[in-house]
Amino acid sequence: MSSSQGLVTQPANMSIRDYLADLIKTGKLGVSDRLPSERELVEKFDSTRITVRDALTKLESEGLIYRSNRRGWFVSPSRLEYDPSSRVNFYMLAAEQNKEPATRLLSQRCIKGPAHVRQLLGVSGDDKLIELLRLRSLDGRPVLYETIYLPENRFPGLHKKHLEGSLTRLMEHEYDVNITYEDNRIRVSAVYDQVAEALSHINGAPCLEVERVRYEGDRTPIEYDLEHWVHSAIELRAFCCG
Amino acid sequence: MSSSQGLVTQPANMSIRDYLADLIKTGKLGVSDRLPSERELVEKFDSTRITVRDALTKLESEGLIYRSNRRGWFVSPSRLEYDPSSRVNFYMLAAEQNKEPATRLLSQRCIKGPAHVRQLLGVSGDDKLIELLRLRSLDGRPVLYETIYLPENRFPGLHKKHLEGSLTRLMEHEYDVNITYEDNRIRVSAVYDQVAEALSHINGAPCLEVERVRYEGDRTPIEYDLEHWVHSAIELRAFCCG
DNA sequence: CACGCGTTTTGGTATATACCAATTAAGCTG
DNA sequence: CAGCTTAATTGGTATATACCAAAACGCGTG
Repeated sequence: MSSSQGLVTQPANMSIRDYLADLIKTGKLGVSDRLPSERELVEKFDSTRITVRDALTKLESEGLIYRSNRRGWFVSPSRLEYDPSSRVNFYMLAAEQNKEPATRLLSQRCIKGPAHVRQLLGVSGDDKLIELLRLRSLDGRPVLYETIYLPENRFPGLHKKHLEGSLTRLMEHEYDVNITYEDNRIRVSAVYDQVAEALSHINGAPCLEVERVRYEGDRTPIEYDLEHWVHSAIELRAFCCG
Repeated sequence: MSSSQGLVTQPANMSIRDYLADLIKTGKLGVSDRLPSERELVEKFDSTRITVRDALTKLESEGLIYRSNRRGWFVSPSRLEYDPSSRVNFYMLAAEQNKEPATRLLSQRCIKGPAHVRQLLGVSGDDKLIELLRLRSLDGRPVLYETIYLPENRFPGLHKKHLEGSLTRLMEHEYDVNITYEDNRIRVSAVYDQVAEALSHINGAPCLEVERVRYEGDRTPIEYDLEHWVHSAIELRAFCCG
């Protein structure tokens, strides 16, 4: 009658996963809805929190749900499509995809900075780096933690500017920067400490990490950028022409 | 004397994580080395397997270690740098980075295939799709599970060809294909079932997923490709010119 | 020395329970 | 009804234990 291939019984963690995945895919749980509490799921499946959390972690890895630290688990909204090579900034991007963007400047310092960044940007001696930490949100949900380094001597008086908008725009208009080249490294990583906290995640939660170096004019490195994305919030898109 | 900022005591899971991360970063554990067994770590830290596994999972998310199903945890080798827009194939890429590549054809079928792929490739009626499942390895470690769909009528007799080498090369030489355009979607996801098994991973392990559509000539879609990468094995690289 | 066969070890999964800290909800008060 | 306090709920972390199946290991045999 039926196919004889596998799946006779499956482990409890997978059953719970499948149940929740089904709720989400059929729309019984809508976008941004909160999932039943872990203890409720334990009752429902006559299981334990460890098994329930195992199922939830799998769904988190898939990007179907996300957690807000100590507040609960929520259904992930659709991913933001982001093409690093396009010159569309965060606000335009969000608007195009019907999401409400917001940016918060977490800190702004003028420091020596990490050695590898100094080297990359060709900053030496007593010259300093400007460090900007920014948190960007979509529809009230933090999705991106940005760490930005700029050579101070190229951007005098930057600290007086409005730093919660598009940096590219600011650089172009106020400092005559013309970005000619950009190098992006994209990898899966994890968030810890301040980054995890800002994104409402726990230590060790997976993320999508983008490391970027931008160049102006004749390949002069001018900006170092480290982005930590809530992985379920984003999909990178790269078009290539032969 | 010292700075008063934080970290007075930290949870056990983080201590274990930090201890192992340190072993790896200082080189006391070399590339591809096996970590101490979970039970040994339990002894060493007078802790429990759940806590130890929590630490290991965090390190896995970071990409510092990977697991081989039921065999243990291993230190991750350096990531393969991969630029989708370059025309460098898997073998050349691996060779350039001093890694030993291998490809295994897992299955090859001529089927109707998923609706969304049929639509993308413009296949209708009784026309069929060729489905190729391939597993690619670096230095004996499986790192990539490929699911490829091609329109059968564009590639007659493909099943007789050698399908464990570069598909691009084969398409160019044997079928006069000239790829002119390519659309890549990159996201963090998770692996299950056959994919997880082939990659020696457990159900729900995180991965880097690349969904690709390739076009020939005047934007005729000709190939659909779904890649599941062991996330610690890869770093995508995208160069952009203003 | 290759091969087959038990034995041991290991990770994968699971139950039961507990305490803490942060968040949230409820209730009280001015 | 705004603002504060308190109680209940929730997720984060942790201990202790157990069983199973796959993998690794050791040993004896042909």
